[in-house]
Amino acid sequence: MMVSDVWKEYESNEISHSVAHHLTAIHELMGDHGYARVSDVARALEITRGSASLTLKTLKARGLVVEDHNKFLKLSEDGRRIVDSILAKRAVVRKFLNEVLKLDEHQAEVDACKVEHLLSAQTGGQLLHFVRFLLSEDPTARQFLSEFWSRLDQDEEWQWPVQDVDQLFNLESQ
Amino acid sequence: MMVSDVWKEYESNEISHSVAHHLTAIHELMGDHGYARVSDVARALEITRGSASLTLKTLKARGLVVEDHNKFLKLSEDGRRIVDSILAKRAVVRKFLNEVLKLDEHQAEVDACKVEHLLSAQTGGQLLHFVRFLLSEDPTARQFLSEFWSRLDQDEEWQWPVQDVDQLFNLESQ
DNA sequence: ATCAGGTGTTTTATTAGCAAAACATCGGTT
DNA sequence: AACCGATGTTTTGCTAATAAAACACCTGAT
Repeated sequence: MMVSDVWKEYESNEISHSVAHHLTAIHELMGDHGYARVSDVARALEITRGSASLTLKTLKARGLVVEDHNKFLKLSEDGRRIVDSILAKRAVVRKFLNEVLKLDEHQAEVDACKVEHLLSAQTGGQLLHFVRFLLSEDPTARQFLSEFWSRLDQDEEWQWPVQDVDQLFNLESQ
Repeated sequence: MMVSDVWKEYESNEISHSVAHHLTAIHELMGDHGYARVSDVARALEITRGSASLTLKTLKARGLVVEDHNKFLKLSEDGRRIVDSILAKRAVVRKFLNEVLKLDEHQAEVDACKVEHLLSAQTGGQLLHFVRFLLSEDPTARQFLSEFWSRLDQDEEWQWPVQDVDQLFNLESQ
């Protein structure tokens, strides 16, 4: 597959990183304090009120955010659905990175936050299946994980990045 | 951990999606045709020569791309290192999504392309360890995968996104 | 009633990344 | 020599996302 066929899909994503966090900020503010105003979102994201005002205006125009008679914001049905899917993907990725790959919590949080809005629904769903089985009580999963982790402890000398991509997976002998 | 502490790291990433693909385009053109000019990069990425010229000017200024006496481009040492790490991460993610999670090749390619430049070196390295063991001849890994795949075939009725993130992983009973 | 502080908006400017169009240059053909 | 096509650059303009600053509004304290 040619890269040129694919790489522009990045910008075609309907939800940018910034939009994802404006929406999730509203969601969390509603849960924490019962309401969300422009200033609250700006404080949560550590941007100026002016910037938040402009971005939120576009989100109202896109029908993802609705405004009270008193300038109180909340998510629309569509906005809520988007936030749900983003938070679910973030949770799955974070859990996988932290509890399976054993990356520290901060790194797991940062990387999950970066990719959460980019993963397709299909990818998120499959990853959820995978992580749930992997971390379940199933003896096969248990045995696999403990075997994987024991090997992790052994080879700490690995060099990343590598020079030859083609041979990344040709080292079955570990 | 507060989201506000983390989300701005997205923009602080030194390599944007666009830059990543300008660099990898040069790398692939060198391999395929032995040289890479501004127009070649523009054609490969399907953008105008003018756009490519401007972006590549910044990459020369950043020392990632060097220019021949005859306007021929190549990667610097730093540029090459960046491309290596990006291609390695892309390969690992693609293989995981396609060969483990069984997503179709196009979806795997698209999602890998979206996140390749965002993953930390640590995350990429751990994922490589994981995928290599998972797809190795090790009987524990084989058994785990076949068990996972057999379960995948069963529940095709899964609904994504979910409404309650907290209960994503509380369904150990599948 | 005035004033301070918090709130929301608008305007101006910046950066990254693109397109479009104009311009200059170089090389080979006729 | 003139032309044509490909190449590279620059200028202008666009959108998204930010900051900064000015402005308007509202509310509560004095």
